[in-house]
Amino acid sequence: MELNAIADKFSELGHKTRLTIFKQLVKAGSEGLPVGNLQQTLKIPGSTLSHHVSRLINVGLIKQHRDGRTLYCIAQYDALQDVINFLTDECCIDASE
Amino acid sequence: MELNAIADKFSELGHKTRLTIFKQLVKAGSEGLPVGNLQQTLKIPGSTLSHHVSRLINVGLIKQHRDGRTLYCIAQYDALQDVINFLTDECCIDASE
DNA sequence: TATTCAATTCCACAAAAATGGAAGTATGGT
DNA sequence: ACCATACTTCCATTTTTGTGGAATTGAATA
Repeated sequence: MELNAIADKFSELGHKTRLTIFKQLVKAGSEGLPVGNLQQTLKIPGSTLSHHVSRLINVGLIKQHRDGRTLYCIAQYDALQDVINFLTDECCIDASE
Repeated sequence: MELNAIADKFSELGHKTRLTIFKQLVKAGSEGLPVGNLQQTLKIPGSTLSHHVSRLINVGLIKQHRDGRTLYCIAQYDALQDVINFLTDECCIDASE
């Protein structure tokens, strides 16, 4: 994965609110969580939350799908794995060196 | 490690120039690299580079030590490990769930 | 079809980050 | 003491983020 794409993911995870959102979504599993549910725990205005969510979507860390009136947010594990892989593979020195 | 401290690290890694710096320093190993050496490969003004380096220092991702006129930057592996641990432990769901 | 619910987009403003020239600091050499 | 080297800090400016009220969209229900 390209350096810019990784940097963008780090950048979006580098905000307390967004990191909290992402952490919760990862814990929630493949079902994801409704935006409203996130709002209840975070206690921030809807528009602010929506901005943060859309940023996470932009870099591919989460996705949304609608079920009736409810929009579910789902963590994208492959994107998370890309970040982990970057840190362990490209960034870390291996023990033999 | 506290969420804020992790978010700060992500935030600083979330910039192309800083991520490049950090990646190079990790590859360089415990010897580290002089600031001037980073500047040669990055080709950016010294003041700009210095700002980026000091931000990485602020969040504990790198350290500096002087040898004569030369300031060496050294990646802090424990800080890197904190980030990796966060992603794998706190953030990732485990297979049993 | 009017209303409510769930969430987003529009808009505007405040705060923080990024950038780099110029001046300053620390160290070593002559 | 003076000059060069290796960086940093100061200062100012531009750009990007963050924030949230108000208006809007999409979908269900009376």
